[in-house]
Amino acid sequence: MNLSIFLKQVVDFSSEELEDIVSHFEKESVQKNEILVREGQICSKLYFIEKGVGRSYYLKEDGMEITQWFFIDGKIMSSIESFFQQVPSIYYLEMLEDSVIYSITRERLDMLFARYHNMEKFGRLLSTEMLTRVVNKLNALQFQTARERYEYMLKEFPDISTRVSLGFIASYLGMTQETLSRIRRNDSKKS
Amino acid sequence: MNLSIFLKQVVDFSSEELEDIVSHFEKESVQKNEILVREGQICSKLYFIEKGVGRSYYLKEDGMEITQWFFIDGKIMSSIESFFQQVPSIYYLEMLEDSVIYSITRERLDMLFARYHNMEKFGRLLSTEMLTRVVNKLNALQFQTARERYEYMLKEFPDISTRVSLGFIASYLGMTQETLSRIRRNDSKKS
DNA sequence: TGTATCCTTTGACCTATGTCAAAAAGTAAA
DNA sequence: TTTACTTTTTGACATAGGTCAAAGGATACA
Repeated sequence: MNLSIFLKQVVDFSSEELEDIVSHFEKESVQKNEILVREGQICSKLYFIEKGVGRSYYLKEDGMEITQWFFIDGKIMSSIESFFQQVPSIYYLEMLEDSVIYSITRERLDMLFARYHNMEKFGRLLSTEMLTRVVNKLNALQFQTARERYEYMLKEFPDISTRVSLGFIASYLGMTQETLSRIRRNDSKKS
Repeated sequence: MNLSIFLKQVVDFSSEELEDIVSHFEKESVQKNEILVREGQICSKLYFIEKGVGRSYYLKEDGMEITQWFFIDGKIMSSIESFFQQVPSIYYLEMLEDSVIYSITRERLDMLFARYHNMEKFGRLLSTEMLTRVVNKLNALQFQTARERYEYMLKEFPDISTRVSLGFIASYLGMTQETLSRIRRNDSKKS
């Protein structure tokens, strides 16, 4: 999905607003496995994914990677807390496919927030939407079995399971890859 | 904490803005165990808690109550998704102490969002803050032991453990009350 | 001051899921 | 097509935390 269509879909920007806003984004092509932000860095940009998939993850003390979120095309990607509170990121941001993304810096975004009331609204709507998505995941993790959590993820990210490796999905769901593998085996038996 | 101090702390409103905004809230006194919103209702108000504590919870199919979030004095309380997307709430909102709260309807809030750019900013900042808090909980639930989850909660809600019953905290943390009780026993042995 | 109600703790036992290790399958590169 | 590497599956076993049941403690109220 195209950036201005995405923007327009959230808030009814005027053509002039839209043009100005889009002009502050920069197009970037990034390759599979490229890392946009590392742990400890302050995430200075917000990304819109035109094409591709990314994830955020962090490292446990034992070095294990825990996937925190998947970001798919047509959505915003960032290390949210780091970007908005300007604190060091606890996450890595990594692209999992060759991707086309649009980035905007915090300074430019703040400028747009100040310039356009509509842009502020866009920011508000975006974060409430993200909030409800995160809360959905929270519900899945709080009191559901491994299989129910997997079902939640199929709803939230319908096509992700064919695009990224099983280990990433397993850690996203708070389970081991062995467990996820066994869940899938049982599913395929039934069908 | 007082409502206008709270507002001013988040965004630098002018005195006139502040006065107008505060005038659209209504003060309510509610008793312990009173339910503000039930499952299936559309949550029509956003609340500011001046004094007291509340929680949101939902019912599992077997009737078990799962606490989703605690709301303490000096913070905003609502059934977020229901309020912002105007969909039926999957949560109950309940006060756990005799409380003093200020409420504002969705219509009035929308009007204030439209009237004041600063108010829109307030909404945005509030939801990004909430977002980071929810993400913190998510991290705790995703790959931590019961004891680590309990430690997370002591940080997030330092005094809640003395104010609400153990069963509520246990379900908030995605564990049974027996497990939480045993964790506390071990803690007290050590000290 | 007794009685009912609710909340917390404890014990015995069970199960879902984790851990570890190895085999199998898939993918890429030479 | 062979070799090397990565990802997924499988099996055997271990364990954190769940379940169920009962006993204690608190709290309220009549």
